Amino acid sequence: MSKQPTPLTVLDAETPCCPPLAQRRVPAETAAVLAPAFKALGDPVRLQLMSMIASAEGGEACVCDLTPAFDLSGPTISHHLRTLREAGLVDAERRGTWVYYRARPGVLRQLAALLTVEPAGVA
Amino acid sequence: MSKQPTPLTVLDAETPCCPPLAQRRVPAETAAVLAPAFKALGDPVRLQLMSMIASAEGGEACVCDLTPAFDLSGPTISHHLRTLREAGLVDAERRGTWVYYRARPGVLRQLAALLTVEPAGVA
DNA sequence: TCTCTGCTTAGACGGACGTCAAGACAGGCT
DNA sequence: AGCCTGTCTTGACGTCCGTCTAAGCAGAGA
Repeated sequence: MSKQPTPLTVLDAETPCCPPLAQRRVPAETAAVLAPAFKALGDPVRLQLMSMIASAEGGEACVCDLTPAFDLSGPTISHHLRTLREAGLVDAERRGTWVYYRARPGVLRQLAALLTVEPAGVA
Repeated sequence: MSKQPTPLTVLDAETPCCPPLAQRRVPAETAAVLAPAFKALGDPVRLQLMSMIASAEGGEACVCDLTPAFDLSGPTISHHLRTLREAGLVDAERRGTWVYYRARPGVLRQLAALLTVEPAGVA
């Protein structure tokens, strides 16, 4: 959006995707990059926001639809959305009056791959 | 271990497994149950611990092997392990002198399923 | 241009988190 | 029994997080 500080090493959808957590020990640098994404999902409000955005038709959701779904002030929702944005989980775009948020499926896929566990007894 | 307070609604490996986050809006109660698990993974140290435990041969890892892998005090590692335990991600068992931690693959599978995104264009 | 609506930023406050040092407990060895 | 080793718990301290109110900015419409 307006500012793009993001000096932090953020998740990149291009990264060739992480080997499963249960297969190889996650190195410290990888953990440092991935942990913030899990942390961002570690709040009930943000988990619901992420789901509402990712499951929205057209792949995007308007803040004006997200905010009234919670008993929280507008700024608080905005803060959570910023957290998701800085974690690389969503993208924001202003179109006219409203701001739309869109999920970044590549990052979600990476996280899912990391947590994948082979169904018992696969070499 | 000795104490088993766990009054919190914790992840149960029996739960029939969550529909993908991007498919249906996660209800508030589900979010309240799952968010702590993601939060537990939202720390680089715990993410590495989880990986070391899950990828250990025999499916379990001794604290005596985990602690020296970090530049942190024993109590701090113990604290992180307790967090993982209370999030339902690992189980602990004392055998003789040492304590062994074991991953709970069912819970990991649930989290992975929640994050699963269909490969673009699946109804 | 003026104003109105929608969203974000700034500042503040209470509570939770990550870390450590010190003490307590459990089990094995002499 | 007594000590030693290994791990967990307790208490404390500084920092980060979630929330709010108030103020700022961006478009749209009159």
